[in-house]
This record gives sequence, structure tokens and C-alpha cells, in this order.
Amino acid sequence: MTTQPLSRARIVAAAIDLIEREGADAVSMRRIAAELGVGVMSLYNHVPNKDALLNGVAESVLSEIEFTDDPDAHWTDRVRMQARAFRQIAHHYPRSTMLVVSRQLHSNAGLLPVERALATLRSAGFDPLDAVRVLRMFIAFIVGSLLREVGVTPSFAPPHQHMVDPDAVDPALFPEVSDLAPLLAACDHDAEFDFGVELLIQAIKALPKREGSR
Amino acid sequence: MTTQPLSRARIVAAAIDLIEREGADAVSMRRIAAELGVGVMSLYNHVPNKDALLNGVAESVLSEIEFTDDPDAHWTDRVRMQARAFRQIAHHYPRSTMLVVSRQLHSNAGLLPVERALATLRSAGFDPLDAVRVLRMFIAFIVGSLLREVGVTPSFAPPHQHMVDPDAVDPALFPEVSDLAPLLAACDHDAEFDFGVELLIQAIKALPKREGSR
DNA sequence: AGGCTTGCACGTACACCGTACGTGCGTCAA
DNA sequence: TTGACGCACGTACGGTGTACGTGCAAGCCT
Repeated sequence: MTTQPLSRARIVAAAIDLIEREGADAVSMRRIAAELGVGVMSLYNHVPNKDALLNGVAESVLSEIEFTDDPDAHWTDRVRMQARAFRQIAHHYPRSTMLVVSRQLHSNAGLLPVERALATLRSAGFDPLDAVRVLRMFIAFIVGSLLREVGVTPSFAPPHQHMVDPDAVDPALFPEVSDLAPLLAACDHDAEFDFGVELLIQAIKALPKREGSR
Repeated sequence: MTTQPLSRARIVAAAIDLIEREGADAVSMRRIAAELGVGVMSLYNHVPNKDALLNGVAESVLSEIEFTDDPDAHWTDRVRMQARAFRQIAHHYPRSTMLVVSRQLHSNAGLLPVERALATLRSAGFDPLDAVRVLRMFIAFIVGSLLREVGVTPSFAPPHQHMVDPDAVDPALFPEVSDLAPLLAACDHDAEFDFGVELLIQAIKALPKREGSR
């Protein structure tokens, strides 16, 4: 049973595995090498440096988005689907997601989702400017949402995570926060995400079209 | 001229200064100590560890948000103002902003903005659940937007930053991206942010109210 | 006043990090 | 056969966070 030859893909895979198991802080070249049963410097034959490796991780995660895009569906349904597909990989690789969103990619790895989204929006009749703006709006919302979700659940550690500790807030200083503490403490991420997606869809549906319809 | 005594506040201030001048990667305990003309380990008399220090940075930046909230203004104007105030500190501390958004605070430092936002929304007649949801929606949008802005401008380095290199995309694979490349390449962050804020305001204005009016 | 505690600045030391550089071995080309 | 080349690997250097011990100054209790 001869071990596979080292390769960029195997290194990236090991890095993702390590990140998901022990968190992004646990990632080091030595650790990855050990994981692969290999000398540290051997990694550098396939990856120029650690930063490039992490970019590789981000690209790899991003490329695993599964689009089951039905061109016949209504554009609102297609938008819903694409937003959910994006969120799904974040749930599959929660700790790596932080890397994906906090590191802007200069490569074309993340271009396919953009392409699909633009095609959907343009087929819905949005002119180029609005299509790009709406896309950016969605990306901002999704990234912000995922950041909260994975940030609050770095390792699924606390079963009942709380973004606000109800007992630690002074009702005199923060009456509203104190009043709504139970609502702020719990967060149904699924419901919150769906609420946001629907709100955005309704909003852009009401957007005045400057061009042809359909 | 006797030098001030060391204190947590002075350490945090030095850290922020260093981050803004040389980037988050330049931050190390040794570097900060040198900046303050102080031994490395002296820092640990005021800060338990580096992570706590960075939390301090985030809290400090967050606490500098200036709310000029006019309770008599229409709630839509107040929401606009609060969103802009949030974005303004991000422009004042661009490199530190990444820390603020990527690190979830367990402290109450970020509670004042939340309190103000909730008060505004509740005075606009939203019931508790909707108020919290709308707030979370706004936060997600703002965080996502700021992440793109500061990510694309880590040091205001390239005057014409491009999120998509028009020459590097294959028109056969990505027809839409290729077609809209000029629009994707440039990004007027101010306009983009305002577009998003207005879109959200319109959307939540149309939200069915379950409770009292006003 | 004398002794004791406490707070704080600091140096040393350790484990770990990314990676530049050199070395040796296997395979393929000429 | 010989040379070049690709690739695994060890060593070494300068950096990191921080545990631990030391010494000095100020305040407090007899």
C-alpha cells in the first residue's frame, strides 16, 4: 500500500480537514505535514506559501457549491435556491467559511456563483446596473449572515449560544435590549436567513425596471 | 516629563494605532511593547492575553460610534443615520474594522448601537419579533458591506481596485460576468451602501405590522 | 518605625511558527 | 552513460505568545 504522491489537492484537503476538526488556529504547515505523514518542507514543492494554501482552501470550499439551477423556474425561486446553496456549504464547512468570507479571492474560483446569479437577475429583466447592485446586496447579506452564524458557533460548542447575556445587561441603561433579551438571546438561524431572503426578494421585486420586462 | 503609567487603555490605543499604520499582521505583543517603550511582559499586567487585547481593540472601535440620534425625526431617517454612523467608524479605522466584524464580542460594548436601533424600530411600530429580525437583517447587510469595502481596500493600496479582472475571465465560460465586467470591476461603495440601505428601508416599510401603528 | 503584602515592570526561557537554503535520491532525456 | 530535473526532507534563523521568577516601590497594619 504505497502512499499517494503529495499534491496540492491533497494538501488543501488535509488543511480543510484540520480546520474543521480543530479550528483555523490549529492550522500550521508543520501540523498539516504531520497529518499527511510527510516532511514540512515537502509542502512547499506544491504550494508557494501558507497564504496561498489558505486561498486554496477558500477556493476549494467555494467550488463545492452545488447549484441545481432550474432555468424554467421563476426567478424568485432561482434566487432563493442560489442563496440557500451558498449557505449550505457554510454549514458543511463551518470553520472554513470564516476563511472564505474574510479573504477576498483574486482568482476566478468564486466566479461561477456570480455568473449564475447575474444570469438569473438579467433574465428577470433587471438592467446591468441593477443586476450588479442587487447581486452585491445579496452577497453582503449572505456574508454578514454566515459570519454571525459561524461566529456564534465556532465549534458548535455551546448548545445554547447567546449573543446577549440577559443577566448581564443593566435595564436602566439598555431598556430595549433588556426588554427583548429573550428574543436576542435565541437565534433561529434558518428562520432568520429565510426572513432576510424573502425580504430582499420582495424588495427587489418592487424595484422599478428601467428597461424591457420579463 | 515622566511617562504615563501603563494601562489597558494605553495598550489598546497603541494597538489600534499600530493596526491602522501597518496592518493587523504587524500586531505582536513585542511590537506594541516597543511602541510604548516598555518591556513585553509588562503588558500582561494589564491584559490577560493577546486575544483579549484584540477584543479590547474591537470594543474600543465600536464604542467610538457617534450617534446623533434625533428622536423627533422620522424613523426612516433615524435608521439611515444609524446605518451611516456605523459605516463611518469603519472608514475611520479601516484595518481595525476587520477585527470588529470577524470577532464576535461577548461583552456589552456593542450594546448601545443595538439599544438605539431597537428603540427606533419599536417606536416605528414594529413588534418585538420583527424589530429583532429587522435589526439582524441590517447588521448582516452592514457587516457584509463593510467586509467587502475594507477587504478590497486593505490599505487603500490600489486606487482602482478591481474585484474582477476583466481580462482574466473567459467569455465562453462566464458570458454574463464577461459582459458586465466593467460594472463589476468598479464599485462606488458609497452609492452601493446607500442603495442597500434604501432598499432595506423600503422593504421593511412594506412589512405588515402585527401590532399598534405609528 | 518595622515588617509584610501587594502591584507592577522586566528578563529569561520554551515551544511553536513560516520559510530560505542545501542535500540526496529517483526517474526520465539525450 | 550522463546529465538534468523533480521532489522529499533536514537544518537553521528570526519571529511569535506567554509561563515563570525576580526586584523594586508604595501602602497598610501593628
